Amino acid sequence: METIIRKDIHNSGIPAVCQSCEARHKGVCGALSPEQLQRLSKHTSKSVHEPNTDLSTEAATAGRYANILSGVVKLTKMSRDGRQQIVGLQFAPDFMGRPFAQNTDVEAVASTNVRLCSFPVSVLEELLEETPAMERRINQQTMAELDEARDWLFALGRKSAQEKVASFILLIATHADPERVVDQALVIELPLKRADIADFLGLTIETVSRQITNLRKAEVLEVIDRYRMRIPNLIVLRKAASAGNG
Amino acid sequence: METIIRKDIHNSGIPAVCQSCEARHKGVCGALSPEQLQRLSKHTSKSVHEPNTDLSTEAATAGRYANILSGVVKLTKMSRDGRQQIVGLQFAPDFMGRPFAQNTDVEAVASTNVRLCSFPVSVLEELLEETPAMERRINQQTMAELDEARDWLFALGRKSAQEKVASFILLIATHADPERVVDQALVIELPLKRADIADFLGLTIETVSRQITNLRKAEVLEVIDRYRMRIPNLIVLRKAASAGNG
DNA sequence: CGTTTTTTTGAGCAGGATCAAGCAGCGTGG
DNA sequence: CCACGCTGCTTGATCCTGCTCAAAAAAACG
Repeated sequence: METIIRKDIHNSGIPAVCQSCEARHKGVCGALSPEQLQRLSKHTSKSVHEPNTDLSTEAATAGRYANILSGVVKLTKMSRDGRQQIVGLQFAPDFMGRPFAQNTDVEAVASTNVRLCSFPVSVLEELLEETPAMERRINQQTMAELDEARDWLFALGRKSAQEKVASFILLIATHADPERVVDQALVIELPLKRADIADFLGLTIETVSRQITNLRKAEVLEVIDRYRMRIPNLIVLRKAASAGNG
Repeated sequence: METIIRKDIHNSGIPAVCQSCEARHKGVCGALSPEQLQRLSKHTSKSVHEPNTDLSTEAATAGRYANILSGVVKLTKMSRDGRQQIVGLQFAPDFMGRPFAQNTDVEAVASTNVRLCSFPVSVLEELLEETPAMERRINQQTMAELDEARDWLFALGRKSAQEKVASFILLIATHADPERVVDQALVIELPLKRADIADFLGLTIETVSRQITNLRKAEVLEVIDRYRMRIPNLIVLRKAASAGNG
């Protein structure tokens, strides 16, 4: 296996920085040829961002797009009077940016530690012009985000507080990489603190806390510490999340 | 003016069916050359659909995509136990379909009378392959839908019942063509009945009805008949819809 | 007209919000 | 080392918005 990887490095001409990058497999870079990857990688830079760093205005002023290498990014909307709603979450290897379109009014904020691989807008748009497949990948991500947004519209409009919380935990259990599987049980790490979960689900902190307690008492999950929990049985969790997503 | 239009018909070779079509101006067909429009128009067929007709499975079995020529289409999600949520509305000249991607699990249902201009999947995808600008238009529509979905996530998660109803009426007032402007007042026609508005806003029929009554008493609007209302002052309505959308 | 569907209005209830207190983790400084 | 403050989480008591149940009024339709 190792020899194969070494061979890749030499034969295919894939840049070292891209070698083990998830974005090259499942992300937008997967549409690029080795030569194009080389070209792009000349302008990429990796960066790490602490929780609660604003990534959107940072990227906008620098004129850069980015791939998420690791961590979770929350997309938030806030009104004048302080009400806040998280309208989406992004995971690796999602692409952040809107080529050929004006930006939206959501703010992208690091929720956990976030590692990014960023590159200038101009370089990416040039690659997009010559590589329709890459643009198509971005579109597919946009459509996936739209589908997810609509799933949450159902959740926010029609689910009870308990179902909402269970749905969120299910989302993390299925989206974020399965941290560990012990005895067929799943141990997950929540990328959001209670206040953020509340903002995501259209609830208050207190209600989120109470519902987690209820799910614990119903033995749907076990609380390890405030960010980690153990899911003994995904099917039971899925049932608690019930309507809509399955 | 009329002579110019006549000239268009003869000189530019735009098919007669496309002449006055909104989709050719603001919709996806705007990216096509006269020759391509000719090619596409050989396979298009127009159709009219009554309210509550399922458009999605119809289109899927026929293997066709479509442009909305007029009317309003509601995108709905329903759970096993009967709970329903409208996750989006589409107006002319929106494009309906997902080229190069698997379909989503939302149902597209005619809300009013809907006129469509449809064409085979294969013909459109062929045109898309040779016309990146057309694919880009579809993507821009998808991004616009995503932005709208996120606006509604905020509304569903963080707005009061009254704000939700006001926001919905504002959406119709700004999206659907201004039916008539009388004394700076706007007369609008709701494309949804009360039950659908409730399903759109995550409320019950009764609450929607009560909030419309409240808005009437607060002189934000006047009810003409159950589908039509008069908005004396858009700014007042916008204030009632308050947070989020501005 | 009578029948059905849709909308409005009323009365009572409850799920989740609000207000308030207590607790646990954690870094800081005495 | 512990007191202290700070932040985040949980739990309890009470309140209120929007839901449920019920009925009447108003349109739509044959």
